[in-house]
Amino acid sequence: MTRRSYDQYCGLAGALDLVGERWTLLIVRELMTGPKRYTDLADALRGIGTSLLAQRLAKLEADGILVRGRMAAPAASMVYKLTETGEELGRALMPLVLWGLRHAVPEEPAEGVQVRAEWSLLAFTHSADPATLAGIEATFEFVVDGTSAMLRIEGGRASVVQADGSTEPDATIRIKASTVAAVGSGRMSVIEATAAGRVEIEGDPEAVEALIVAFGSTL
Amino acid sequence: MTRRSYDQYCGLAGALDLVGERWTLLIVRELMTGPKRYTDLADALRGIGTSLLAQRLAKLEADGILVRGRMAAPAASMVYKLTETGEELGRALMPLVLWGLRHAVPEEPAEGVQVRAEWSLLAFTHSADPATLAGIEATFEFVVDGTSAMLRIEGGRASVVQADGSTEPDATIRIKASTVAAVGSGRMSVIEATAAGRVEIEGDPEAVEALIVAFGSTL
DNA sequence: CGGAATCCTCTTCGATACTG
DNA sequence: CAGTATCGAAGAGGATTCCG
Repeated sequence: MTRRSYDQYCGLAGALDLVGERWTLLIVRELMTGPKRYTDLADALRGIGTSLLAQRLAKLEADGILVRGRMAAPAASMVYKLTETGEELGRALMPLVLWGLRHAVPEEPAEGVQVRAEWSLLAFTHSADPATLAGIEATFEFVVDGTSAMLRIEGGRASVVQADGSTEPDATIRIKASTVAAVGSGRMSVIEATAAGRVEIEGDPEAVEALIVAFGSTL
Repeated sequence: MTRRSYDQYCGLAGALDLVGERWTLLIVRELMTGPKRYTDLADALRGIGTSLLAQRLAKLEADGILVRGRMAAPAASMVYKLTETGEELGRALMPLVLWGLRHAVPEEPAEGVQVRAEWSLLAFTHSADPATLAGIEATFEFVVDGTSAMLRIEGGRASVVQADGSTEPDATIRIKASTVAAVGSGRMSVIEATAAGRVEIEGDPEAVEALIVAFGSTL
């Protein structure tokens, strides 16, 4: 294991020495939406190859970016979860996510490209003003191209969580990945998307109204 | 050229498809401090290999992140410079730079590790409050472990520029790379570093005072 | 079934040498 | 100065196998 390094005394070079290798930042992205098992990761990161995933996880653990833990009682299996350092890295990646959305992601997902609601929603966790979010406490289920994820707003912060059957959302929103991308990248406002009938809403109208206000004001 | 892609409809994955390969973000970092020639880049990016550098530059140009241009009259040579998209990418990288400084860069540069004043100063361009910077218009030369770069403050923004002989700084500051890193990462305040005699200052005391206030208040 | 190690092939990287 | 050509070494991807 000849740890390849840029050998530069620089924050960016140091960061890339730790997390610049192929797949590594995508593993971090997966864990930004909550702890995951090995197979959850392998499933989301199509093409990674089981061996490389194990290697990356071991290195991330050694570098203090994630920890390995055991799940609660019944499903006594291993989970990977970000440390505080890892969470901080996740927050530092958000501007890059938005840049990618504006400049690297096509309007429509190409044939054969993987789509996940979790990834689409990532753009929203840092693009609303905390002051506007304060006061809202609600959970929204987004169904994006057949996949589903929850956007949880609480304590002035929005976060993406995995859609497990256990939590009941206040509202369910059906929307195409391309519409989420258009809104997240600033090409279209929430208001415009709604007006254009590109958003299908079901559930508590009051919660939805708050959501639109929160994100409509910044997007 | 079998463009390897993650094939995921996600801002981060898209960004990494464009700029996630080895050396690519470091090339962007180099250009964040102004246009550079091929040999300037090859010199700063020790170990890259001339062939790979050429390949990366061609791809970055094709993707609209940089443009190739010709320098002014006498030195009729080629320069590479960021497009607006590239500049935006540079700004999106700043949180990652700071994360790296806090979690990936050792207190002291290890033996054989490259040190450049430009890299050290990068941490400061986004860590002062614009309101505090407003009103300052000055140029500071930092001499860091034998290398030199300018921090230019103007219009409420701080930026790193290359130290060419042509501009005369208002003050010159001699400081070790490890001290810059300690301050940039928040482990030490500007005030502490100055009090500890780790900063050697020469030049206009008024400008230096303003600098310390601007960065002392946030760090 | 979750969590890997092994093996093999292919791609990418790094270094040196060479050219307009 | 600004690259191209080449080649051995390292890394990635896919399939298969193994273990608890």
